Amino acid sequence: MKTESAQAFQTDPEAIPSGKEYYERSLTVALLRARESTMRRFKKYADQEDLSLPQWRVLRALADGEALDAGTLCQRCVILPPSLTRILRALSERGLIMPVECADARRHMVTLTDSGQALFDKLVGASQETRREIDHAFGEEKMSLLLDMLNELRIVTDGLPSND
Amino acid sequence: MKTESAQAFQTDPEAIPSGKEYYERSLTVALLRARESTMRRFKKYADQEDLSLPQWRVLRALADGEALDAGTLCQRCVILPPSLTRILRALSERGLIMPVECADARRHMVTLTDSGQALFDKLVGASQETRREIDHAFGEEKMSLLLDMLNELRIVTDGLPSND
DNA sequence: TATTGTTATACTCTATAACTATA
DNA sequence: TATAGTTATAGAGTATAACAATA
Repeated sequence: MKTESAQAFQTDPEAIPSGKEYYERSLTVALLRARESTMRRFKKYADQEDLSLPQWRVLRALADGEALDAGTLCQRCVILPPSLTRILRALSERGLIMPVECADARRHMVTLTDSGQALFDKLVGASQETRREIDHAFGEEKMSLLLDMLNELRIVTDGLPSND
Repeated sequence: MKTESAQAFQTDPEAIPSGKEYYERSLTVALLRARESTMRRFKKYADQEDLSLPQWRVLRALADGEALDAGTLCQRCVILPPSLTRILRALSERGLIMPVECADARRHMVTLTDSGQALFDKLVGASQETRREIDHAFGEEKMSLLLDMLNELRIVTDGLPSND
């Protein structure tokens, strides 16, 4: 049923699908709603450690031990520069990250401290069971396919000519 | 490559994948980044009409002409009740929505005005070309599959037992 | 002169609790 | 007594422009 609606949308691009059908086939709305449903199950783990979700994303982005600069963190974590400045200050004051020298002194590079790595490990461990529940309910193979498609969609979309 | 990493994650659930691998396989991050990349291309259409993205979602949710109550709009549009109150007031002041009487007087039901429907049609028309570009670059069949998977993920996740 | 990041500022959304009206 | 929504309030993120430091 849904697929047929989508087909109609695709094969007749001049037709504007309306109402619930249109809403269900909206890409950005579907991404938002899927994120809301899944995020709700993980948020408590960040709450328990007094981390905002953007702060938690920054820790995760740094979790392989590689130092990253502010610009890269903004992109990977989907955070605007002014927000990231505040977030890095807060994480630094908690001793979770520390500055790393960089040849280009304009770049503000940071890496996890041992304490930050420990907090990351603790949070990942705590949230694993929830992730397994979702994987199991949705299907592990399908989840893997979904992640591949989401990453590919992002790369493909970012590669389109600018529409400014 | 990505798929192999995912397989390793799935077949050995006790192993905590670390660093970039972990970050790329995070479901909520992948959803956020995919949304950011695609949304960026649509945002200008809402901006042109001085609509915030949540306001635009409300118009879209109402676009089949069916009146909806505030609670339903909160769920479908992923907006908290206090935000929705302000949004409905703003849309009402612009003459885009109007109240609809309801047997249960506690329920605040609204529907699009003709002006609201006209604005919806205008915005959908304006954004269609961008949507087609993304569909074409990503693949129409794959896009349809992705939308089905996103909606299914949401339904499956909402159906899991509460983890409060 | 261009780039990186911070600061300043205003606005919106998030989130929780308390309150009102209705059932 | 329970439910739907609004109001109140504090906090965090969004967004833009202006600024500082470095390349």
